Amino acid sequence: MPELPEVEVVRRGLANWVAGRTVADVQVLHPRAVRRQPAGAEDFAARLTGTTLGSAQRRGKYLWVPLDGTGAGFSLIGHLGMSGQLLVQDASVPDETYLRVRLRFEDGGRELRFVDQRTFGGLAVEEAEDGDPEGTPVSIAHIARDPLDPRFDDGAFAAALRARRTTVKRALLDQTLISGVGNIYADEALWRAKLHYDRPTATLTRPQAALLLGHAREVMTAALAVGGTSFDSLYVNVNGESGYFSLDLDAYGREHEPCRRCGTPIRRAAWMNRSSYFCPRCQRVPRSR
DNA sequence: CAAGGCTCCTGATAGC
DNA sequence: TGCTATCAGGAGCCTT
Repeated sequence: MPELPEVEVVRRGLANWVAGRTVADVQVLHPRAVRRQPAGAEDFAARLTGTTLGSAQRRGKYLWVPLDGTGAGFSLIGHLGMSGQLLVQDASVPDETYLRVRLRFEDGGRELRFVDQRTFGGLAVEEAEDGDPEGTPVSIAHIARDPLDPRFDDGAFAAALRARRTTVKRALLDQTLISGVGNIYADEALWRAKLHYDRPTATLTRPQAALLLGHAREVMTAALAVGGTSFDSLYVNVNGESGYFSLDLDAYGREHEPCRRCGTPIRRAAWMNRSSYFCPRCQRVPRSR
């Protein structure tokens, strides 16, 4: 699933391949892909057609591309959900089975295609938050900065984490506290920090909170370095998962395999209608709530 | 207001 | 063979 590193690879791809190009034509092939557009698919297409795309921005798992020529402050905003891909494709390439939106450009070059099997992702054209110099679209104003953002405040995060009355993995997945972290990198960061996913945040010491943040930042930075190599010419990313398969995961998806620290088999636990992978020896269950 | 749970969606896979 | 159940899970929305 695309988390911060995968989305950053896509952002770079957009910046390289579509920035500066003018939209000639927009096709919405599945209405759900633009469900965040209040006035619907036709309005989405109309707002995009004739605009020139700027350089893609990212916050957490959200992307946005500033639009010139529609008046100030509008952007094409996107989220990949679980299975979304943004592909830069030659027009001669047959339509993908789950092609949802197609953008053609006035230069007649490669198309931008939004492909999404499970339709949790989506696109919209949206105005910027009033007076925001970064042009952040209104619907993501509530999303926290991510740990790769130079303006992320480590101290404020540690304090906010410890002030929460919840458990640590829930907090890591809360995009209003820290953005960009999904199920995979949450499990990886917790493994590195030797913390159990159900550890109450209020019991973390300040150094533990700082270490956890450091591990989250490190694992996503390492994944980005790997994902970046798999991205070259035709596609914004190669396969929509952009190389996260090649990252050496220590916990996620490794049920029954030995912990790389202590050899104890990694365990998978049902957790919030999904899974948590952890080492039962390195990441001890908290004694009480 | 914070926290937690439900739901959207489709395909792969397991089990009977 | 063909059906049903389960799992994958981000985030908006609703309830408590």
